[in-house]
Amino acid sequence: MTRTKIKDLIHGEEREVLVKGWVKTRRDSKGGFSFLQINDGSCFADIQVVAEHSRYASVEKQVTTGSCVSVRGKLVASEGKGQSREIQAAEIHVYGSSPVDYPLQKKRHSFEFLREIAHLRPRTNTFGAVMRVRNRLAFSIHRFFQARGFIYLNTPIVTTSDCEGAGKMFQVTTMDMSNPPRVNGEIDFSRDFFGEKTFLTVSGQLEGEIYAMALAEIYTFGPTFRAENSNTSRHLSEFWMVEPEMAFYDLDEDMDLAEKFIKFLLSDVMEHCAEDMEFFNTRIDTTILATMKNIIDNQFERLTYTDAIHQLQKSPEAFTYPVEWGSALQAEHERYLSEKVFKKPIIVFNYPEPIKPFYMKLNDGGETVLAMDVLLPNLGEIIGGSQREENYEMLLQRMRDKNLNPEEYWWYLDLRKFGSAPHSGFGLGFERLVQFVTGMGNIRDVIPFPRTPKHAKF
RNA sequence: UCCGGUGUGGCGCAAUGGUAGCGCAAUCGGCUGUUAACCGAUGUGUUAGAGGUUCGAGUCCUCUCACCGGAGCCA
Repeated sequence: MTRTKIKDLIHGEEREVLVKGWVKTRRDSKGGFSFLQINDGSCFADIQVVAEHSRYASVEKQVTTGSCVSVRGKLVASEGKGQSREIQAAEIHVYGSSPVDYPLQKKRHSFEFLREIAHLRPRTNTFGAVMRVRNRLAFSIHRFFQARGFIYLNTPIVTTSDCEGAGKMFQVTTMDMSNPPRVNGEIDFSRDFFGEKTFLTVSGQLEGEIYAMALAEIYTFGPTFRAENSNTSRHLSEFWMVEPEMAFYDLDEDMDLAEKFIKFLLSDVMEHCAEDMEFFNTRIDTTILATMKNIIDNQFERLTYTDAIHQLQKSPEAFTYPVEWGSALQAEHERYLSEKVFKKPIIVFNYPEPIKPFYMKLNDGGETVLAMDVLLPNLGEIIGGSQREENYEMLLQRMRDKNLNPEEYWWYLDLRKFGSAPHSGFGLGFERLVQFVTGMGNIRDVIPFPRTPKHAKF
């Protein structure tokens, strides 16, 4: 008999079934039977198994919280409340029992504790739901871009290029750190594996632009590494980033795409993960469904950086950081605008040139660049993007102004030399998206194995 | 990295400088078509680590480590 997933029988017709999964709880009745809650990860719900003692007396001691079992029996309408179907067990086989020191006993556990047992936490309700939603979002990202003819591009993970301004990098080396080869006292990287200094990527954008200048519309979706000593609930050292890059898009079209993208992802996950979302709305954040609906139904507020500064300056709010044209918007400023003034996602664009990287296109006048940030209430920045500078001379000048060596970016400049085109793109932090959708407070709880400063366990 | 906080049975938390307790979980028993089950009994500790003050330190002081919240950096 073949196994049926719980998802496929939870509302199914009466029949003989075989399920396999892990025991969440067991409630014994002295009426001569036990109730087992079995979960196999296929959906949020458990299936209740009613097991007559006579049917499983030989393995009864092994059927404990956390154990893995297979159950053959009849799927029937449940006599009890709380579920429509249950299985009357005919036969129970124990794949692996679970001793009393199983850490996930049937009680509440803090997320901090669960992080210490990252190998077992996927068996909890919350992490099962988080990972199903994460999976659906990843799939939705591909659906969104594939439907529009974007090409999925894999940019390199090991790189020599520093996407300027994107943060400190992890160095990659095979050299003996206790005794590296040296020339004149300096470490000789020409004898390292790649013959030069290499790093883990902090962004696939520059390489993405290469392929956008041939395939027109591409997107990357891959791991990204930042060696910043960031200790917050919104930062990871290793995270996943989505970076579309589009030839012939100006900043307006870039913002249009970003807005459509977010809305599509939210409605897709609400449609396909309804049960998991219901759980988040009940147990994690009671406003999450209303918030998502609000975002899907309303236009994002678009305002220039200059307008944002005006809004902040005329506000009665007492900010810790001063508001003045030319300095970066602080988290408190962004929160005020998205949570208090507009109460919905906002897109701030046209930032002052000095606070943004060299590759962003200058506006007429040269004061500002065609950059945009999508800011979500309660989360902050989820997308950062820009129209790229496509003029060779302008780009060269900006690199010099920012003390970058044009020789190191020769191929990036070549794109402007040979068949240059206006183009735009943005980056979306995948875990921040999952965090926003699930309402989870800490980004370490929306990725299977979080990497943060001082922590690379599991 | 900065500011603030926390670190005590498996987990969540108490304890004026003076005998370390409670809840959950677990184990055993009772009861029950149960479902955050219920009732009773039982066991559970180098109080994060190192040093110091004191007759006496979970509590006060110094340092280290870890974690949490906020900030910065960003996605």
